[in-house]
Formats: sequence, C-alpha cells, structure tokens
Amino acid sequence: MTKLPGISSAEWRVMQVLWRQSPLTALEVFEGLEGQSDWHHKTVRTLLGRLLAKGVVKREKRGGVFRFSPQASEEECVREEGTSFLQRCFGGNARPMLAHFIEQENLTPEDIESLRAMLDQKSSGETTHD
Amino acid sequence: MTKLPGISSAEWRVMQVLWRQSPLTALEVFEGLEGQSDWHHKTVRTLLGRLLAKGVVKREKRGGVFRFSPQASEEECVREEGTSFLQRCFGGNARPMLAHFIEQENLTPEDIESLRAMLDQKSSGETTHD
DNA sequence: GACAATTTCTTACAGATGTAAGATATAGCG
DNA sequence: CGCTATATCTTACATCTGTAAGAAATTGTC
Repeated sequence: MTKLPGISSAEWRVMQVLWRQSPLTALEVFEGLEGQSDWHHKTVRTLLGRLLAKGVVKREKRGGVFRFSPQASEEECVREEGTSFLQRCFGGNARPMLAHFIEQENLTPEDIESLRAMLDQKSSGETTHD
Repeated sequence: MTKLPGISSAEWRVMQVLWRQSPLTALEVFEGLEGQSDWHHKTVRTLLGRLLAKGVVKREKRGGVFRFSPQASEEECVREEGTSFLQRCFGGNARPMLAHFIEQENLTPEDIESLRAMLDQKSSGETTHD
C-alpha cells in the first residue's frame, strides 16, 4: 500500500469502528457509532461506500448482506495522517512537533514516565542502527 | 480567538510564508513560495483572499498595494490543527500519539536528549499543578 | 410465490478546496 | 493626462466532504 487516498474525518469515525471489530454489516457499523454520532444510517452506508471506493475497506457478502472489513490497517492510516500533519504544520520536523505536544498536552506522571522509557530505549538500543 | 476556521493545506503553505515574515504583498508571498510550489500567482492571490475572509490574515494598503500579515499566530493555528489531529487519529489521547511518533520518526540522539530534558522538566516542575 | 422490511445502488445538494481565468480598477511612467 | 503593467475583484469549475433521500433489488416470512 504505497499511496493511501485521504480519509476524511467522518470516514475516520467509521474506520475506528471497523478497526475495533470486523467484519461488520453496515447496520452494525451504524450501531457501533450510536452515542458518538447522530448520523442517519444512510449516511453511514454512504461513508462505507466511499471508503470501499477508496480501497480502504473491503466487503464480502455472507448471510445475505455485505460485511465490511478494513483493507488498510490503522497503523498504515495513522502513519499517513501523522506524516501529513507533521509535514503541514512542522515542515516534517519531528522534534518541534513532539516538543509542542509535550508542552501543550497535559501529561500525567505515568505518561511522562512511559515516554521517557521509550526514549531511553531508543537511545540505548538504536545507537548502531544497521 | 476562540474558534479558528479550518485552514486548508494549501492555505497553510501561504501562512508559513507570512509567519516567517510580514507584512508582505501578494507578489512577495508568491515569490516566497517559489521552489516550494508551482502555483500561479493568481492562485496565491485567491488563497490570500480566502485566508482574509476566514480572518486568518489581515491586510492594509500601503504604497499603493495591500500588505498581508497573519491575524492568527502560528501557535494558535498549530494548536488547533494539533488538537484536531490528535482527536481524529488518537481519540484525543496524547500518550499513544507521542509514542507513535517516537517510534515512527527517526529521531537523532540530540532530539532524544532534548525531548528527555523536556520531560524531566515537566515531571519535576509540574508535579503540583493546580 | 406475494409482500413487507432491509439492503444496495443511484442521485442530490451545499460548502470547502485546488487551481486558476477574465474583467476591472489603479498606479507609475513618459 | 493617457497608456501599460500590475493589482484587485468576480467568476469558474472539478473534486471532496457532510449529510442524506429516492429507486431498485433482495431476503425473510407467511
């Protein structure tokens, strides 16, 4: 999967449901969104159709109805979006972006500890990369 | 500035130029983009017009032509975009987002050091927040 | 098999975005 | 002051998004 087409923010909501569990029928996706959205079920079906056209989900008919599953993994999609965000707002430069969020977001002591551990591992383990 | 209207990615490119230096005429903005974009100068003018309509830039006529300046700061805009990205891809949860980038992006040892320092400061200084 | 309930497919429609072109106003030059 | 170059304003137009409605097909039920 070289170049994923953009996933709109409404479509992301749908994908979240499918990444959590799949395959699901359109109705089940709709139900999975109850509480988080007030979309009409037809809207959800439209979004699924668009995601299908974009190749981000696939579907197969089983038991008389279509079941949808992700075709692109959450990781892939997050990587895409992340890269695009990073590029747009920070010219692709990760450090200031991370600095921004460390300053901006309210991290709990546990968050901080866990992130520090990750950084430690990076600097120790990855020194001789390749 | 409570609610900024969305800035599209083409518009971001324009804002980058203005944040770097301002006020600038439309022509100067256009020139500031040479190399990074192959837009027609009319396109740049259109984008400036839209940013003006959105209230993200302001302009004043001096020396016969309009000079544009940011009306919203880069910080504000980055915060907006950052929040929206975080919400969309990570349900607003900062820790996994940071983890993602720490894993995903190739950080230099200096990056890592600098981020660790930031975390250290967070955990020491901010323990008794509120 | 006929009918009702669901699903699927097709179409809609307004606002945002990318990317300008054309018409018009204006400013600087001779 | 008239002309030309440049700037400004208005309009365009295809695609993407949000948000469905209507038509057609299918499925399950009696």
